[in-house]
Amino acid sequence: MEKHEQVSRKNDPERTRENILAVATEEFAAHGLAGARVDAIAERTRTSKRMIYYYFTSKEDLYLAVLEKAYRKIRSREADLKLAGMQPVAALRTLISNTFDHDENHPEFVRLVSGENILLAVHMRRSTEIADLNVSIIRTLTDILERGKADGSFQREIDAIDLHMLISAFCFFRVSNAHTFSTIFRRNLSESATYERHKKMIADAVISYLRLAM
Amino acid sequence: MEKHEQVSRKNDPERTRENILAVATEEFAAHGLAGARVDAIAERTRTSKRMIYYYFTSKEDLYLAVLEKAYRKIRSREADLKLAGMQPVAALRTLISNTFDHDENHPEFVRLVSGENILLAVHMRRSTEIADLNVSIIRTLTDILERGKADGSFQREIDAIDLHMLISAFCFFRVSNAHTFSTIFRRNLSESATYERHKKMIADAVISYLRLAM
DNA sequence: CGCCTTTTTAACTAACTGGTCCGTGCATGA
DNA sequence: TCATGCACGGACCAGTTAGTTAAAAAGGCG
Repeated sequence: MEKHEQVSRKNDPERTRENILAVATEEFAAHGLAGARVDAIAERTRTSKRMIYYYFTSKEDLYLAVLEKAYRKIRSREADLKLAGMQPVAALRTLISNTFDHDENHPEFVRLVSGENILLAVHMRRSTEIADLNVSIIRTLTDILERGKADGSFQREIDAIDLHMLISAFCFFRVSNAHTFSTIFRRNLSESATYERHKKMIADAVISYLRLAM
Repeated sequence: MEKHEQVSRKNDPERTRENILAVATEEFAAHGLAGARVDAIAERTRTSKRMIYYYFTSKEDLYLAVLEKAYRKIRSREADLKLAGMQPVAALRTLISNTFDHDENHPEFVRLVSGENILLAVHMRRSTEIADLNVSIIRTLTDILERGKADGSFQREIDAIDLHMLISAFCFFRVSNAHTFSTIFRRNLSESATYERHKKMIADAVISYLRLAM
C-alpha cells in the first residue's frame, strides 16, 4: 500500500493480530497456559496489552487461537510428498522422515501439545477445526499399507491409527522429552549423528515390524 | 464443658511430610508448577499452609521434592524382575511389559515429567539424585542385548540407550498424549482391548527390529 | 521437669496479574 | 470538512497468590 511514515500511526490490524499471535506462541510454548504472562506477551509485541484483549477477548481465547494456528500450519505443510507414486516401503520411509523432521524442527508445537495434554486437552476439545485435521495422514497410511500388502512387502496385520501412533510416539518423544532424557542419560539429542541414527532407527523398526507376521 | 473429639494431638512429622507430598504430587501433576496453587494443596492436606513452608521452604522446593519422590518410587519398583535367568527374548518382553504397565498406571508421573520438559528440565537439573537413577535399566538392557547376540536371537547392532528410548517413547507417549490423541482420532486408549493390542505391538516391533540386520 | 520440635490458627502484605476504563488517532466516504 | 467506526494506548482496578508474622500450645525425649 503506502510507504512507511515514521511520524504517523499506521493502522494495520492484520499485522497487529499476527504479531500478537507470533509472540503469544513463543510465550505459551515456553511457559504453558498458566505460566505465560499476558504482560510479558504485550511487552514483546509491537503493540499494547489492550490490543491483545481487543483482538482476542481473553488469555484463554488467545491460547486457543495459538493452538489452532499451530495445527493449521502443519496441515498446510503436509501431504505434498507425492507418496502415491512410490513403492510402499519407500513411501513409508519418506513419510516417517517427514514426521521426524517436522517434530524436530517445531519444538514449540511439541511443547504446546504437551502442555495441552497436561490440561487434559480441554481447550483443544473446544475447537471445532482441529479435530478433523489428521484424517489425511491416516488415509495416506492406509493406502501405503494396502499397497504393501498387495505386493508382499508387508505381511503384518495392523490398524493405520496404531501405526501412526508408533511412528508419532518416537518422533514426538525425542523432542518432548529431550530435556529430561538428556539430563538423565547425558546425551545430546540434537547432535546431527544422533539425529540421523534415530531417524534410521525408527524407520527400520517400523519396516521390520510390518514385514513379517510373528 | 465441651471437648474436641480429638483431645490429643499426635506429633508425627513423617506422616505430615508425606501427607503434604502426596497432595502436592496430585496438584502439580494436574496443573503443572505454575498452575498449581499452594492454598489448594494446603486445603486438601490434613495440616495447614504454614506447615508446607515449615517443611519445604518454598513452592519450588516442594515441587522438586515431589519430582524426586516420583523418581525414587520407580527405582524401588524396578529391577526385581529377575530377568537375568530368562532367555533374552523373554527377558526383553518382560521388561517392555513392565515399562508399559508402569506408565499406564502412573499417569501423574508422566504428567510431572511432561511438565518438567516444558520448563526445560531446569528443576530436575538442580537435583543430584535423579541423574544416576536410570543406570540400572541401561545395564539390564545391555546384558539382554549381549546375551541375545551371543545366542543368535538378535543380530541388530544397537546402543542400549537408543533401545531404551524406542521402548520408553511408545509407552510414555501413549499416556502423555492420550488426551489430544483420543480427541483427534476419537479412540479410547485406556480400553482394555487397545491396551493389550498396543502392548503386544511395541514388544513385537522391538523384537522384529532387533532380530535382523537390514 | 525442662527444652526443643512440631502443630495450630488466622490475619496480613507486597507483589503480581488478568482484565477494563476512557480518551485519542486514523481513515474514509458523503 | 466532518462524522463515524475502527484501531490504539496508558493508566488503573480488583482479585489472587506466594510467602510471613506472631502468639500459643502440645508432644516427646532425656
